Amino acid sequence: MSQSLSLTQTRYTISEVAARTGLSQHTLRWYERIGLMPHVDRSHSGQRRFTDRDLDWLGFVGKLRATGMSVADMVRYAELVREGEHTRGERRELLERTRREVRARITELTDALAVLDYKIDMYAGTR
Amino acid sequence: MSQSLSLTQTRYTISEVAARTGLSQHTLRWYERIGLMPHVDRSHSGQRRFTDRDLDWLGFVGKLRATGMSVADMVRYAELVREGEHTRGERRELLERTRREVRARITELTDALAVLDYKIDMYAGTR
DNA sequence: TACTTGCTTGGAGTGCACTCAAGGGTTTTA
DNA sequence: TAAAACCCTTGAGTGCACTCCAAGCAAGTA
Repeated sequence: MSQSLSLTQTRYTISEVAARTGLSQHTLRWYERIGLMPHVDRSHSGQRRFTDRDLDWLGFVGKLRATGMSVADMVRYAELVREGEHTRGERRELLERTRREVRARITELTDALAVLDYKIDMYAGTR
Repeated sequence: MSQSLSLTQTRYTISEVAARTGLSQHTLRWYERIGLMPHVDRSHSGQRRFTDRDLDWLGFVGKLRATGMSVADMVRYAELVREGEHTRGERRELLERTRREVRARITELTDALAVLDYKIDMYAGTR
């Protein structure tokens, strides 16, 4: 079950990661600073070298962000992951709460969309 | 087609409007200051007296806010309404742009919801 | 080697949408 | 009528999520 060691493990600079994720370099450094990223590996001269694992994590964080979850909650989730397996229950709760909020938000947006449709119809035929 | 004059027109104080709309008194005053509300009628001593018309407008603004429209765009819409009938086209465009953004947001949230469902399933059975 | 580009840090600054404070006048209730 | 509750204005403060700055070190290219 142990991960195989790879001598050709790809490592990305911060600018590469910024380009891939759409996040700014500033935001990537900030994420690490506030604990939203595990500490990123460094080159001999101290520059960040991101792994594919980091990229996966950023992808998931991007999804959490897309849900509208606050940065504070995302940091909390990241802490729970670092703390290990015994936090699985709490992680699930956090995700379930977020899911409820997302569902409520979708309902709210759908309602607002109906009002928008109605109003736009009232403007129909206006040039 | 003229509106009939009513001697019993209901007028609401700011605290009544806050209670009805869920907005704070601060926010109501701020909305007026920035031009998101037409100027609200005043009592002889200068206190705000909101009408049912104001309440309707706040209801619509609430819907716009629920779409995630920025305050700046809502103010723009309010300006267009004040400018009269010749702005109907631009108002419709603003609403249509908002509609496109809402639809995109719903899609994004739905995608994120799928990821959340998947992750939560992975935590299933954890106590 | 000189130059350009990229990366580092800590801390300051930005934009948004409120939210509150201070100091004072007004209205309602006991 | 006096206390309590409510309302007014201007201007400052808050929380969030970035975003930028300064000063300096490192890496790649002509």
